[in-house]
Amino acid sequence: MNRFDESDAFEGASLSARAMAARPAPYLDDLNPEQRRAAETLDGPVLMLAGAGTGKTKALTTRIVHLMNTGRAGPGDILAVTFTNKAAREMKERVGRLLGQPAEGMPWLGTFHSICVKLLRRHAELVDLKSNFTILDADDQLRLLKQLVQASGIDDKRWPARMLAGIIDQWKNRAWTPDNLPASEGSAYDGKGPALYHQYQARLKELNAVDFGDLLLHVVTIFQRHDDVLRQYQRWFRYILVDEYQDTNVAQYLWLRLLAGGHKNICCVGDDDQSIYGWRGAEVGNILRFEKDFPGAAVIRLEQNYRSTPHILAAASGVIAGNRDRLGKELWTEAQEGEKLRLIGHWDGEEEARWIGEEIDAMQRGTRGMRPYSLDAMAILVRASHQMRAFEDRFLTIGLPYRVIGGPRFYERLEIRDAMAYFRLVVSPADDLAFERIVNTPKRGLGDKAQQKIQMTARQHGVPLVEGARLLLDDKGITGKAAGELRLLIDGLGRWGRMVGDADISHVELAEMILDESGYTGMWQNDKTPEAPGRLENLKELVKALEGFENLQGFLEHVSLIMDNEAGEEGEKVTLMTLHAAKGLEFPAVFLPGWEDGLFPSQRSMDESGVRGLEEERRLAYVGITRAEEVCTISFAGNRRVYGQWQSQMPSRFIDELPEAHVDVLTPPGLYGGGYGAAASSGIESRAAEANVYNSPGWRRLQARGAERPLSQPSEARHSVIDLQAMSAHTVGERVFHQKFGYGAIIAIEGDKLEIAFEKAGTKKVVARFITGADDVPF
DNA sequence: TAATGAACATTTTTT
DNA sequence: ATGTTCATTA
Repeated sequence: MNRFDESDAFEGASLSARAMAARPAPYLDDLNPEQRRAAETLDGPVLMLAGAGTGKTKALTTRIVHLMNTGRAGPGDILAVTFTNKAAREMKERVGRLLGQPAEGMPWLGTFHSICVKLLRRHAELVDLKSNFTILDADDQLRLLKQLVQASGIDDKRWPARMLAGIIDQWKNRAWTPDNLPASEGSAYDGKGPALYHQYQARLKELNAVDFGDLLLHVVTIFQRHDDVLRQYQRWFRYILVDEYQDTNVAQYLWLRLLAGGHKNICCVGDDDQSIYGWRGAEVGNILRFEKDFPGAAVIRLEQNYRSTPHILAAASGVIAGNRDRLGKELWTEAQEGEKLRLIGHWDGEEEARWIGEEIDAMQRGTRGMRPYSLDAMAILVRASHQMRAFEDRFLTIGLPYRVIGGPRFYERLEIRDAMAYFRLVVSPADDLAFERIVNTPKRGLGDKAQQKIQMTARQHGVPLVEGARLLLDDKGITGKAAGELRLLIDGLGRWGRMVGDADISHVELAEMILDESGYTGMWQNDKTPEAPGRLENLKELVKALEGFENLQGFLEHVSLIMDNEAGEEGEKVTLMTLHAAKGLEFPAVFLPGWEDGLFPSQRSMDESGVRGLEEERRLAYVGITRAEEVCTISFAGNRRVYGQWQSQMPSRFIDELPEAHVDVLTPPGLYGGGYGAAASSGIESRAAEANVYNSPGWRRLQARGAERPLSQPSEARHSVIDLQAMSAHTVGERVFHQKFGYGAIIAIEGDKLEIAFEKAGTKKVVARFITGADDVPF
């Protein structure tokens, strides 16, 4: 084995020398020495430890180009794996740019999952599947598990199916099939976990379906059981590259180790300090262990940072230094000093939101002694998504445009999934899960009882549910209004199904027809809740997305894996998202609110995972700080309403860990000691603000600018033109519609602010331009 | 069967 | 506080 490795490496080296002499490689000149080494060390295992903002994608893409340019590999011989479609897209694009032509021919550059789908479709029969298997998402998965749980007579109160789904996911992350589940797991889910796992997998096989975890797991199983297949791919993928290695789980690790087992030409890129998906099965251990797994690996550290100022980097380093078990990295930069981190405490969460809103407005206008920042240049990164509400409420009232990243993805939304279920059922009438989803959506009077009858009939005859329903109708098993509706649905499905291949009608028109004739569109048109117009809008978008595909089948095939719909929102907006969603992004100015013990670091994380959990939270803090290019503002609130209860909490322990020399302590304007005093009484003086705030640089700066009114009126100046129109556009008593709060009636008008009694959301003051007349709701 | 209210839980979520 | 899910009613 050793000998093989050596000779292999030797041969590679000589090849490299030859090839490089033959072809110039000007693209290498753009790299710093470490990046260059990472791009040039082509043979054997390489671990690229790339800190935040150190140009890892540049190194990685250059490496790919260099592999091709030296003649070591063609585009089809390189396996390059990412976690997200976005990352894959970006890599493809950048390789293309380096090559000076579109990188069309890299069929094996993609996400773990998309690559596994390709492999699994080729070898499906080796795990008892047909190659046209369907991919279930979390929703289908849960419904399936619910059925099994119910059938097994478990008290699903105490043992919710959602929990079983979580357990099974973790098992799959660890590459444990039902047959090689360790004995230690026997007690999971009231001791029924292993048996249910068995049943679940069996049921999936019956349905010719897989879940996300299976995509990896089945391929690993195939590789383990069929040496010939494995060896074929080992030869095929001559060079392997892995992005975000710190986020790989055990199954992905095994998958990689199997594929790299022969030549060991594997280059893993990652940053142990940015491992924040442990709770999803990611194993930091994979990256920490790399040198043991691949003896003789070249370890290359990318430490020169091109993103942030020295203050920001120093603060980030100070925080992350609290973690043990690091591979160790120290970021440095040639950038100008810039601003220190800004730290500010507030009385409560609402004040924090108010202050940040005002600060964003001030920074936008450049009245903070810094350059002006556009709204697009600023982001608020929160630990938990529920923190976003305070900001949304505040921004809506002051009229600050914002965009939320994350939340339910387009294809996960209720109406989209319903519509998709209709399409699925039309294309494949045997899709029972889809049938169950839409039999009674819109309401057709087919409740539990009727559905059970359908189930029974179908099972007795051993046919899919649609067929069962038809038989039941013929036998008069269902009567009255429900029967008529069901007949209508079944006939419709048949009719639409026959039109699938029809040349006279495009698949887009067909989709529209399905949604209309099934009554699905009508259901939302008659719905008066505030969400309904948005849902109709989404359905329109779905139909539009169809245009990009040849036919319905093709669309359905692709959608299951492409869950990222970056709704390209136009217009300047502040970005609001979770810290997790922010990984890989950067902004000139970043706000990090909610740094309080219990919230961040999250209590739950610490309770459940102890020191390991705390360290992951600390890495999250590190990720947050390193998102900032120029200005990073951290804040905390002394009091916060948590699930409706007021709670006081201490500033985050991570605040203590910020090196003082790189932090300015600001004081909330207008409240002098007020906001701070409250925090002080809960322990702040012994903590971060060791320095008396009145002596702090931030305070002095504030005084020096005494003339400036810190509490600005954000919206008026900017929107005055619009406001004039707005003022004349509304009258007291008018019924209006608001994107977030729904329908309501105007109680009072004060300038551009309208006081509105909303039907669902209570009375709020809202800026006029966020209001439309109740009658011209979109759609 | 659909509508109502009580009980409940409530981090992060690349595919 | 709020949204969801379940069980009970009409």
